[in-house]
Amino acid sequence: MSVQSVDRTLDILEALADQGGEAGLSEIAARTRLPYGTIHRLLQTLLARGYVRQESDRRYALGGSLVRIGEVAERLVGGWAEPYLTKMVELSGETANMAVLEGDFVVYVAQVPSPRRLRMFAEVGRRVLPHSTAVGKVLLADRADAAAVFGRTGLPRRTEHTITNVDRLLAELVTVRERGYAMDLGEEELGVHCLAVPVSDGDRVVAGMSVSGPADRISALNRDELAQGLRKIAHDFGVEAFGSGR
Amino acid sequence: MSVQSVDRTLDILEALADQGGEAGLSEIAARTRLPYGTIHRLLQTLLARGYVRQESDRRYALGGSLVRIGEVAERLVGGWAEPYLTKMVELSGETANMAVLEGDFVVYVAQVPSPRRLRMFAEVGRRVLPHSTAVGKVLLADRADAAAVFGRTGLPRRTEHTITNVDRLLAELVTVRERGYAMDLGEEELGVHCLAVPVSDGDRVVAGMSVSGPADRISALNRDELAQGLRKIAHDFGVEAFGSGR
DNA sequence: ACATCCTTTCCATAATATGGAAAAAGTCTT
DNA sequence: AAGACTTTTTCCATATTATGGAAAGGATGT
Repeated sequence: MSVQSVDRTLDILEALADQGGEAGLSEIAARTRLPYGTIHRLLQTLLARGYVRQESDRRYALGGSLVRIGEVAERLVGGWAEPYLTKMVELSGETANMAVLEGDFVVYVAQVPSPRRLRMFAEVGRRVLPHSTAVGKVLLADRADAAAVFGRTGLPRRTEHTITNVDRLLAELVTVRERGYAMDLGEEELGVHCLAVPVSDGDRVVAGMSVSGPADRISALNRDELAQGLRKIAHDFGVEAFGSGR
Repeated sequence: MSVQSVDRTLDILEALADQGGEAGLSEIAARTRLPYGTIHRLLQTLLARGYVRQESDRRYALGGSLVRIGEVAERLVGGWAEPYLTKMVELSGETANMAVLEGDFVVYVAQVPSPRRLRMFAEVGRRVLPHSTAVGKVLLADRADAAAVFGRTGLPRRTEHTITNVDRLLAELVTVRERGYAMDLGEEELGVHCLAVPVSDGDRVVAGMSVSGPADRISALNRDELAQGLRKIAHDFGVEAFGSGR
């Protein structure tokens, strides 16, 4: 049996995170169904320690104390991903990556390179726009505000294959959602293909995992079969890293 | 008055973060002075929601659910930094940046550019090694494991001014700690000087803020006076973003 | 100045979190 | 394989806290 007030506090933090990090007390109440007095008291505890802060308009926001703990956690998660990425390399023969969204950008947070001499390399920490990458599509396919993200980032042409029409791209995201994986067919870099699958925490997509390599080698693989194997691995990782959800 | 079990849960999360993200129950007990039964119950609550996970050797680790909340919080903090960075630009006339450590790397997370036509620019998201940057020195000056970090990253020469001798660099960090600011005198890029100050959450240095520009313009400024002004701004920001500590 | 909506405070009490002891599990040594 | 030791997990009586509805306070709009 869990500790009720801790559960409730996590509910409040997640309610804030779900609303972009900031919300009023009554908005939190609407999402968590908790009484105002209870929310207020729990928020005061978080406030005292910097986990939450209060804006001048009395709205609450996630606070800086979460950043440090989040960063420590992220380093650990990156480490846990490696055995799973290794399995993806074994399955496909190609370099495997994990990426997350940071703001409007895709950031690579873990990688296991292919043993082949000709291999893809994406520097861990590298940031790219989501529209022309397979992991970007996987991440945005789960987001209601994908159109807004594309509005902010634009859809700059990286290669002749880059999808630069927003309607076509949004339609592509529908396809990604339906079939459970995304492709990058030379959209980010000529001659490079990439297949990505989502990592879920049970509620939402929190990361993407992908394999990438030369176009002809990726094309030679059975795409749906590969996707299915990658999805299984990604699911197992999601359970380990993020719990089975609630 | 705060909610005791929430305070205790935060104590536990911070104890884990302080130990690199992983610890046994008795290690957490040593740090938090809480009874084993209490810690266990609170950990089970966090476990159920993915905020903590248990390794196969029964040790506990920070879990993936913290990553998402930490990322939302980081975006907000970056936004709050901008008014303070703006003040730094007004004070110095030069571009102001904020950076954090992610693993062994310095990452720029916020920037306000100088209005001057000749100005420094560091892409938000860019990662650099800490040894040759002012913010890197400020961040590592607070770290007991700075020597280990340098051991892992190496001290690659970026310019003829780069400090590549580890003893000299560690001595430099002592100086940084003593005087409260760090300098980059063309160590990362020829002709560019940089002055950085720490941002503290009350306990430890969580970020660095800096101003940088052409060497002659930075040299023409009164260094100690500038540092004092920047430290005040950074302190004010630390209070806003991270609370006054506990 | 008033109405409305949102936030904060208060406090009686229902309900929970507590924590010491015992049980269980894992590791190390012989 | 068995015993010693250390760490973790479970249990449950009860002390103590967290609760939440009502009232008070604050901000906004007219």
